[in-house]
Amino acid sequence: MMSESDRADQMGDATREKLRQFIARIERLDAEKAELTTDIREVYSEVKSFGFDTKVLRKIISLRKQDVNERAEQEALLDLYMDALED
Amino acid sequence: MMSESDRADQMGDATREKLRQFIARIERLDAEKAELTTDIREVYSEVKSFGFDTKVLRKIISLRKQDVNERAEQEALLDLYMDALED
Amino acid sequence: MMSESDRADQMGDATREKLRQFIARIERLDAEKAELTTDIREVYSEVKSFGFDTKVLRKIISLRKQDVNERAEQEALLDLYMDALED
Amino acid sequence: MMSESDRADQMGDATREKLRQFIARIERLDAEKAELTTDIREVYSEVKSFGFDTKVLRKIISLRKQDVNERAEQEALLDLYMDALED
DNA sequence: GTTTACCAATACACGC
DNA sequence: GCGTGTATTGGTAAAC
Repeated sequence: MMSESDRADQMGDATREKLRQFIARIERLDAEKAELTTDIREVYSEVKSFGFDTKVLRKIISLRKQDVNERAEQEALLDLYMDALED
Repeated sequence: MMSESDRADQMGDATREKLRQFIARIERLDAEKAELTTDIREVYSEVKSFGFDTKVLRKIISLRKQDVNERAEQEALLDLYMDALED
Repeated sequence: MMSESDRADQMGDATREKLRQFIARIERLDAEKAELTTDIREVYSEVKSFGFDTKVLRKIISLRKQDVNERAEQEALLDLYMDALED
Repeated sequence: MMSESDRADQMGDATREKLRQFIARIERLDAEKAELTTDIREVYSEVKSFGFDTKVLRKIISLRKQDVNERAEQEALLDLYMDALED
């Protein structure tokens, strides 16, 4: 039979504990993320009940997000130009 | 020139306001979700710095999630049986 | 020893041949794709030799592509509106 | 109003033209690459229609590619030896 | 070797 | 409820 100490040969107790902590942190964050996904789904349900077309609304929100990203990238490009001009 | 009332012909002010609120709520939740995504990525960075293999860790968490799902299904099945027995 | 006919028990000769053809076609296309990847890398090398900042150029090309996609999505949203108004 | 010559202060016409050419070449190659991606996807669709498991086929092709890479390494090693023998 | 970008695979939402 | 189409996620490859 394999004892606790044998297992420890492969990975120190401190390391094992650290691994457990990492897993716990990630799973906690994943759970919070899943909750938000549920919340969002519920809002879309409300939207539908209210009579709005969810597909259209999803597209609108998607486009608004793209616009924000686009602006951020334009900024990034500007920064790149600035950096390039410093040489 | 197009007046405010012309716009209102297409969609009532109250409806427009409601739509804005829905968009605001969803975008707020999306933003929180994005933050969590960032947080998770940062934890994985720590994991890597610590010397763990992130690919393996991702696999572990994925497997544990599957187990959780299976357990949830078992629970659901149990509830079904319990309900059936109450009839 | 396993004969040819034994193998054929598992997959008909015609089917085996068909499989080989699919693999050949895909690998041919993959090879062409890899060549293009090489070609593109070479152009970026030229770009660098010429004195342009490749990072900037990559960003520019990325933004141009996004603009095209963005326009396509705007069209899609318009189509959604049209569909919604038909009701 | 800003004249053509003002623009030229920042980047010579020849340089601008060169830049346009680089962008055109890269975008042309990108487009061809995208076509091949589409072609490959279509072949996989055929594969599926034919009754093969695409996931398995992808794995097969991936393994064959690895073998090719290994063979390429062998070739490179051989070249190294050949060069060494010429000295 | 780190990070980013792409691509396939899965999960989810909607309409029939 | 099923099948389609879309959004997210996970894995892979390339760039710096």
